Amino acid sequence: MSDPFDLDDIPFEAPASADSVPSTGDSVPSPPENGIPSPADDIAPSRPGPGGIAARARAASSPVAAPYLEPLNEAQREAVSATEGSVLVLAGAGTGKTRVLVTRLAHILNLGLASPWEMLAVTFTNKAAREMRERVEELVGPAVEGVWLGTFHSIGVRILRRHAKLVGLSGNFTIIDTDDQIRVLKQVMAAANIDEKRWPARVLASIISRWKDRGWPPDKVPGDGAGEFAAGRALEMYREYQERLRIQNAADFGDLLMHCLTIFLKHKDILNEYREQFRYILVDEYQDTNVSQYLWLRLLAQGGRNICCVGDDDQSIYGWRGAEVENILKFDKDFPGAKVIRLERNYRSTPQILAVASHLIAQNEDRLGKTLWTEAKEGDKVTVRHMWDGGEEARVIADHIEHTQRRGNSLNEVAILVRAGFQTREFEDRFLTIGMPYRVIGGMRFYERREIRDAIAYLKVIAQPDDGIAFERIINVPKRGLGEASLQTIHTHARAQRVSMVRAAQDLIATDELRGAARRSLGNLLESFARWRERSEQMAIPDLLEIVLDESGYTEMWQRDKSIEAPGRLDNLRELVRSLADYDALRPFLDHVSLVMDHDNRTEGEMVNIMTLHAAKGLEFDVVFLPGWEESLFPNQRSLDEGGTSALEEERRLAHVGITRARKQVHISFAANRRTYADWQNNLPSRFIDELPPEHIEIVDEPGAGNGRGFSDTPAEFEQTSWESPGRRRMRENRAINRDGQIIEARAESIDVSDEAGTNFNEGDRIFHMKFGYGRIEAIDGNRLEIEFDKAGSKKVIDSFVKPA
DNA sequence: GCCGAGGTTTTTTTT
DNA sequence: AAACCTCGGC
Repeated sequence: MSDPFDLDDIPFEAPASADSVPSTGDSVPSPPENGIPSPADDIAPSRPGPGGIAARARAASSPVAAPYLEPLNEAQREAVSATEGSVLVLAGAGTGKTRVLVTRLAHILNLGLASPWEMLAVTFTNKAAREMRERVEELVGPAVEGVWLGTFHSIGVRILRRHAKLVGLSGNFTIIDTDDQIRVLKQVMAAANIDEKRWPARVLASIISRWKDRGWPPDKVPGDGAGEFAAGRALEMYREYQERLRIQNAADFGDLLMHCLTIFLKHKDILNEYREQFRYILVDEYQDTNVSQYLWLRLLAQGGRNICCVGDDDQSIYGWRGAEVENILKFDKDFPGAKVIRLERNYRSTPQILAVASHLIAQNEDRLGKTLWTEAKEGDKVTVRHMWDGGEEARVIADHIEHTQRRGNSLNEVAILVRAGFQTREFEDRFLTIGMPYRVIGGMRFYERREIRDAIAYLKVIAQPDDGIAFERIINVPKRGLGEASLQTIHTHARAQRVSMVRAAQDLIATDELRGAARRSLGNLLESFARWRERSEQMAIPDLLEIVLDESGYTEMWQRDKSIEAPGRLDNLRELVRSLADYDALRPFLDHVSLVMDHDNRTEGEMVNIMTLHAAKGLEFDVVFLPGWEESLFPNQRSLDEGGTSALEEERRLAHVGITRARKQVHISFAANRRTYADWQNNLPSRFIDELPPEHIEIVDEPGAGNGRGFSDTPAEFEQTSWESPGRRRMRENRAINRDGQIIEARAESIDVSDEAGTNFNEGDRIFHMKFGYGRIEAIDGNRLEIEFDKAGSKKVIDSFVKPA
């Protein structure tokens, strides 16, 4: 979007710290013992590691060219300075990986080796992209705007929008998420008469996603890849699914990369354009790349580009999503002459924490092997606690956090990292009861709420008329008398004619296929969309959404709703309108929603952080709690069932990621009893606990020793705690009691149906129609037929509903 | 086409 | 236990 306007270098300011830290070695004012920030810390990780002083002293005695190189250690500096060729940086947890990436990027710009837009920096998650952007900006200022910096997917979109036509899409294609993906697959499967009970659409969705992760379009899926699913019809479904997406001008996550690959491979000139543009490529979290991303990178980097990949095989935790650790293991084969640099000095954690993490991860067979070390002084042992049940676990941890807080520590520096999302419940309940502020990171996301998705669906149809997926979502929301039957009719036509839903709807309102009321209502809706679309070009987006929500009756629907959550939903809608103010066009906003998912709910203030282990990657905290270390939960049984040994290793890496998030303290716990669905289940401690080095851990509660904190473990006590939390959400499903179906009078005839589609029928033909029976064609207008039915009289119908008699 | 009753599923991790 | 889905009666 913010493409360079001309070929001049966008001027950028020298790093802020460069002004204030003269490279002549002007002595740093009083060593920053315990975190008095020195100017150089602006570019250092949030904590000056204990080694910072030494590093600074060394730099002071032997001045180097660029001041931002000073705080780096030997290996880091090498990784930054080796700008040419292929470089793989194996960076263990807490070794300053992001700092290296960021500094390297700034360094290349600073030396004038490349202009901002000639640099491609890809990350895996949005969080990483955001952090990298912020930190690069600190160093190079606004020049960061020019850099192609983002997730694989967002960069993919940017490229794909330019060349969409080459894969049968138009430049404003819609991006669909997993939910929509499953919805489309359900339709495709239903049309093919596949029993959805026996072959769930979500399974097919993941099969297809894995194919896409490997960069396989339907015609490249290996012959034997069809597999068991639906008696070997998975590939057929894949093909049909892709076709439905194309017709609706939509792409799913996998397509964003796969289509790029297709374009690159088929159009060498385009590939060359990008190859020439991206003179320097940086890749974060390389261990998480899948084959498709790997190919994408390799295509771009071939022919002497300079590529630097940073990663840690011990932190590969996305195998279930198609990531191939292989990519990092075979890097030097793919990029001959690659330089491999190891970062092993850890600046984050205490020796105890590192020892525990290293000892655990050493049990994995498949790893390159790294030895993390630190100069940090001794800290606390890692604690391991045995709890009676999940409730006690939450109570004990909450108490512990209160103590920590009273000793003057920030709640923001405390994190609870869980294996699976549902585990946050117990902590939320407890924190609500005792009034402890907390934030759940990556939980129920703003854009996943029903009302938000509905509102966005309206916007999507406005922005992209062929988006039948969005159209279907809101065609009868609020209720306008367009139920299952009408929808089915539209579907049938859309499928038969291979046109989008909206197009099918347009065709149909000129006929008698739909009943009077439905037909009027549909006409009205389409007319509204045309009107909104027109207005969308002239007005600010927040205003547009407000008008849409108002005129569609959507706001009113929730105003009339008497359920407890209705007011909250209205609030959310207002919030959505407000957040639209940051965008000047619909498309960038919709892309943001599809790709970035997380809304600006980075709530400020003192709060405990709760999140999954996956969400915690790349973050660090003083104190980390790791609850739920029980067999079947962690390592997760489902994982094990699916992936066997390699899955177990991935679980172990997850544990390793969890432990290495901590700077000062790690508290591991497991509960003997945990409730699943309805009843209780008792679990054994996780095997990972046995894999911890005994000399560095402290077992706080001996199994069976009771909990020693004034609680008795009589059942009555636990019953009490369950009704003790009045703040628990009581989600009652109050269906809207919307009597009148919101049908507004409209003249369906006023909609212009211009179609060029001809028909195979001739005037006078005898035909059969499912609903109206036999009849004779009286007149033909494009694909619309006027038929005199034997029983039903004269009707206008569409040819796809008619068979020769 | 709407609504309630009754049955089924839910808990892996995310772009 | 609660949310979600399906089916049958209105």
